[in-house]
Amino acid sequence: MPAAAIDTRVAAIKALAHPTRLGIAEFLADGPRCVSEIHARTDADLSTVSKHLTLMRQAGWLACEKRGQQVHYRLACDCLPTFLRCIDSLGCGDTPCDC
Amino acid sequence: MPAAAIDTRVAAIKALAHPTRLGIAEFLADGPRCVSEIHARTDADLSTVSKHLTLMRQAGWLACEKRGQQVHYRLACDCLPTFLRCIDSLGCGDTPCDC
DNA sequence: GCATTACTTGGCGAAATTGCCAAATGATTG
DNA sequence: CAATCATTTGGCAATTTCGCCAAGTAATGC
Repeated sequence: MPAAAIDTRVAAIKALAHPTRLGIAEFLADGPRCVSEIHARTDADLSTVSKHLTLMRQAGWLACEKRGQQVHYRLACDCLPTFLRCIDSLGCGDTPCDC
Repeated sequence: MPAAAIDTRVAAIKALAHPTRLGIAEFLADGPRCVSEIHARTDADLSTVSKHLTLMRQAGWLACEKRGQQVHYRLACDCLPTFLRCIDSLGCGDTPCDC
């Protein structure tokens, strides 16, 4: 497996590995939203949210569409909710060697 | 959704968001291996590999079992290969707003 | 054109992650 | 019990990520 392919995978995973970004992903699972609506759901600065959205789009998780002065983002991959459910089913792993 | 549950999810995702750790996950998809065998597959220090393994176990991705002086790690969740295939199918997202 | 709304980009300090070395632990053998 | 093998832990510098502020761009209305 070439290193570049691994880096692409890692970039995609890193793009989810943040509470705000994960919250955005969940919010967008209900349907497309514009940046202001997404921002209203977070406790971060608007510019921070914009950067999170750019990162997630570049990783391939989100697609966006400009309508007038608004930019509407939506989930570009429907496997994400499935994956999150899988994650929730993981055991704790607190105790070594007897899970 | 409680903040603690989100942090658990983020921790699980972060535990995959590293080239060495992702490589370990793929290696272990073929079956359980002890730390030395895993180490031989990476270009990192043994202590570094050990820390990666601990992190992945705590996140719930790996389980381990001690046999003599060796510790055998294995994948604890079979949804991981499915998720990685999903990631590989993501588009690039390089161009904004016309994906 | 000028003002306003919607969003993005630049920059920089703060916080988190990473990785090597050295030291410690734990099991096995002589 | 001393020596060795397999693995983990502590510590710390280097790198990366994060998030706010300020400034910039782009579309709409007056």
